[in-house]
Amino acid sequence: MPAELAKIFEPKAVETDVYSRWIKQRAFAADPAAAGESYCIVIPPPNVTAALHLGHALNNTLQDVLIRFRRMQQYNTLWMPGTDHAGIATQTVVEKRILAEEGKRRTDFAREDFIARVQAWKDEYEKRIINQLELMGCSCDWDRTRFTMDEVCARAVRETFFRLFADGLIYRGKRLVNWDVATQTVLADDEVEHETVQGNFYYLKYPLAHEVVAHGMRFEAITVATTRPETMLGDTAIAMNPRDPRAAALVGQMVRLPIVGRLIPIIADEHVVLPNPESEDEKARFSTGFLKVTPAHDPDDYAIRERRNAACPEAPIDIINVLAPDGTISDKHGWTDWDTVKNPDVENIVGMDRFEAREAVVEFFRREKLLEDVRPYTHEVGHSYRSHVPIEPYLSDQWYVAVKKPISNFRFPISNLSDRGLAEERDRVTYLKDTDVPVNSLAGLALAPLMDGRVKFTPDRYATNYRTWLENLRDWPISRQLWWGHQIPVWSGAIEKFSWFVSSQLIEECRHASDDSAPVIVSVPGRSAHEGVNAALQARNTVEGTIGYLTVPPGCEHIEKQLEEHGLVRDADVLDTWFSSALWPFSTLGWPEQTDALKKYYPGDVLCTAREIITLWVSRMVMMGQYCAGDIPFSDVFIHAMIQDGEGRKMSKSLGNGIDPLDIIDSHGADAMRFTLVSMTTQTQDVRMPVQKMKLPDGREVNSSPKFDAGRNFCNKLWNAARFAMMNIAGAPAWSQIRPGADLSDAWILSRLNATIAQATASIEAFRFNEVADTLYHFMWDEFCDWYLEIAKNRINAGQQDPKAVVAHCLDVLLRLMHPIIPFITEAIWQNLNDVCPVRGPGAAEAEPLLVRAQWPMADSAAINENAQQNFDLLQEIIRQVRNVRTQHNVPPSRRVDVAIEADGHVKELLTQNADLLRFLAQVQTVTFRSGDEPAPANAAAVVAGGAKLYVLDVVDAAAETARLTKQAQTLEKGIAGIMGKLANEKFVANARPDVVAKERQRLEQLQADLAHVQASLAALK
RNA sequence: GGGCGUUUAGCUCAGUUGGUUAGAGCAAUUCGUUUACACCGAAUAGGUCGCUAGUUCGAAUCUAGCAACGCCCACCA
Repeated sequence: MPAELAKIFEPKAVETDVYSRWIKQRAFAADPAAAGESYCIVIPPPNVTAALHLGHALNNTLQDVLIRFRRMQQYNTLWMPGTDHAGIATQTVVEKRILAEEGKRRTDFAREDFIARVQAWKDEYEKRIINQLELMGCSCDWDRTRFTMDEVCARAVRETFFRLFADGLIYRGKRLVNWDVATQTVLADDEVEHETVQGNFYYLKYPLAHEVVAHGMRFEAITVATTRPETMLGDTAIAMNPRDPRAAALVGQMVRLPIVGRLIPIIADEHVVLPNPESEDEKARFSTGFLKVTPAHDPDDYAIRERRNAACPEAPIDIINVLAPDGTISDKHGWTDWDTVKNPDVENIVGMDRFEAREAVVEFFRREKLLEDVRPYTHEVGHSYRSHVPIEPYLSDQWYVAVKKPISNFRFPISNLSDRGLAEERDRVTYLKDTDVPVNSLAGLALAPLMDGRVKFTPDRYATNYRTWLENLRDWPISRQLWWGHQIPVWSGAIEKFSWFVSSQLIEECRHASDDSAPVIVSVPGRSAHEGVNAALQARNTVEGTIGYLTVPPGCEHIEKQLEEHGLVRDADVLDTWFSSALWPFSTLGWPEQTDALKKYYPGDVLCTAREIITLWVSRMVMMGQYCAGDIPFSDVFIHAMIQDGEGRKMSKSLGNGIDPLDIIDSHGADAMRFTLVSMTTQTQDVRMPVQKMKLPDGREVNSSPKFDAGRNFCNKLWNAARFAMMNIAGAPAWSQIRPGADLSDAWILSRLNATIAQATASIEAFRFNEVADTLYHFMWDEFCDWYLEIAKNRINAGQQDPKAVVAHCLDVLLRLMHPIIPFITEAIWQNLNDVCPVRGPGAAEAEPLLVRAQWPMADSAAINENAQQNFDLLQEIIRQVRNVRTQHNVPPSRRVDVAIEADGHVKELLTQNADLLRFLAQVQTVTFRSGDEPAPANAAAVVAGGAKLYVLDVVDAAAETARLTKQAQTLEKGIAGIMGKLANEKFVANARPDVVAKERQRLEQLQADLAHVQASLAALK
């Protein structure tokens, strides 16, 4: 690197070089055996679906700021990197690409072949992502890079699945699920997006099987209201509220379902909304009082059926599924009475898409004069977050994790929350206070650390999201009908096929492998709990052909092979992506092995992420961290803003308003990008970044934002300040040879420097990132460059040596303070500074060879000098006013002016000692002092501040001077009037804090004195 | 429907427990290439802090109501 820096900072010239220097020196490598308290951050693993966007740049910059800060504070740091396989998202992307490029569908491939294709995509994108992170300057320990589907993580997934199964927390459930007909997979509740849709309420008449005459009323038909007419094909009952006056006559009657001709009963259910056209409740206004019950296609109806069948088992309501997984009407997926109801009208509809069928059904009712009305209706409809098609409630077999089931014999101690009033016992179960969440359930394990304060959110309002979600949590469906993911380790088959296994040695082997007394698990549907070997033996006595399920611990591949040889079949589905993501904080460290890394770095410290995955991911990490590793995965959760474009829209590919971090690194440099992002990180939930087109040198037109110019300008300013400093500080005296408090400007800048250290440190610790950036920006630019360096320049030219040492020290500290935000440029400058001035500041030793490992500065409270700051403030005010006079009077910058000063006591002394500052900074030739008794000099402009009066001599523009002074007088009068008003108010004087009143009085005095000076000068002008 | 957030200069945003004349960056105006930096320097201009009411000696800040915009959550009759 050249001894003298280039005139303009060229990021490209230093970034690669600096980064490879860090890698060579293994600056990011975590050593569990090394000294130092641990500090660990795990990266939110980016999805391998695509390259990183600006949100990732923000997210990872903040993590890097934190980890670099703590590394400099000499913590034993680990930033764990890696990527996420992102099941649905990645599979969808790859499927789309293969379809577009080769015209092939997933089902045209064998499973292994398709997975290989996705794997190839993953390999490519993982490489790109890691390369992007490196270009951003991220200081991850790359040797530890993990992938949610690699061997180490897969082992943790298998172990966790086994434990959950063994603890009876995984079960097979027939449930109505959120079915995405496009991707043909089930979605968790939180993967469903609700969108407002303009739809219709259709009023359909169903004829009664027999006319009813009762209580003076005559009924031939009833009318139901529905937004999804096509589901009527699966209606198996009509429900009405028992309080409905018509109920007495109609409940128990039968209805003949149009089109299908099925006879279905009218039943009573209290949840049916009574019709009321006047009601505030929209449902009551639209209701007819009769609710069609379609248990296979509506969760409400499913619940009605369960209630009814529990209460009335002798006459159960059927459940009939009329949809195929692809969303077409089908008689092949659980249309149980097809043979008895089939007729040309129904057969005509079978095979239609659900929306086509909707029209066909409505048309049938219209033709048969059974369509009573169609009313427009705006309502919320669930859509797939992935395919964006409306979700279909669909009856399906899925694996679930029971989240509120108490875990008996939980393997880790559970902290006693009752003593602290955070838990209470009801019916022999301990629940978290004011919830139905048992302390020893998975949800309880996640919620307790928030309640007892072990996990803290910043900003804290996000804790509410986390809490409400867990309090209302329902069981977690974990199976996904995909190929890309962790295949579910469950083998199933008719129960009699298990007998050889139960009596074989393999069971013992499994027990051994599980490192636990928990045996192989066999569970049988119909039993809520899974049971062990004994249950399996019992289960042999159950009906032949009953399906049993079995899982084995990790590391028993030979057993898995034998299971398959004996005709047991492995579940084709894979686990929900979040299942492996939930284990990320410890699976990456080698859990369940008790590795050195796990022992040293778990629990970690901070999780830094966006608010959208607080529930999906953050809560599950806490849950599984507690369940698997026996402790919380991190103590702080920092939630940063989401970046939007200038109009407040999300940045997205489809809108074309996204900004590619690599383009910004190309055009502005990684440091500039980082600085801008950090300075935008306030505590709000969104930040806007106006997007503008930008032309790159290679001719490409890309999105950028003027916001990044601020970061680039800042880096350039720092670069030049450092360049200038290093031209001047060679041969700086040792700190012990100077008197850093003797000169006002030295005392002032050192005071400001130490205040800045304290402020920056406190701000990072509190995650107030924008405050860190603002503090450093202000100190570096407005104080160090604009004032101190200008002064030092002149003093050094005048032969003074002290400023050299002070400049070197300030630059040294500034580089340290800025390193976490702008690591490349600071490291590059550091290398030069070490050449020019290896020993600097109060320490006598040579500076650390690498800034990345240098010590974070400590504020020296003794250097903080209120007096120097006040005095310097006054000098700044006077200098600004002299400059203002020069501008107002059109004094050419090259012309030096003379000033005559009227001042007394302390101010006079201050101005006498620091007259040089006026000369250096306001282009003043001579400074003289005069008495107030002398007549005011002619052709002079007057400057009034802090009780002093300065005449700038021989600047002749009476009109300009009058205007200037009049304006100043007005400002002063306004201030005086304000204060006088306050002081005239007895209540203010009586009630306000005495120091506030005293301050006002003092200020009034000052303003009045200044006003008197100004008025005197004005009078003299006339 | 429930919850949360935002509203301050033309634009993007700060403003920590209520207390000087409400700040910054960008943009704007005027001047300037004096050997660190024109990705710069100096100076200037620009705001009844969304609206209304209240608490207080004092409100951008606290309370209530209203409005606009946005986000999250909620079983589509």
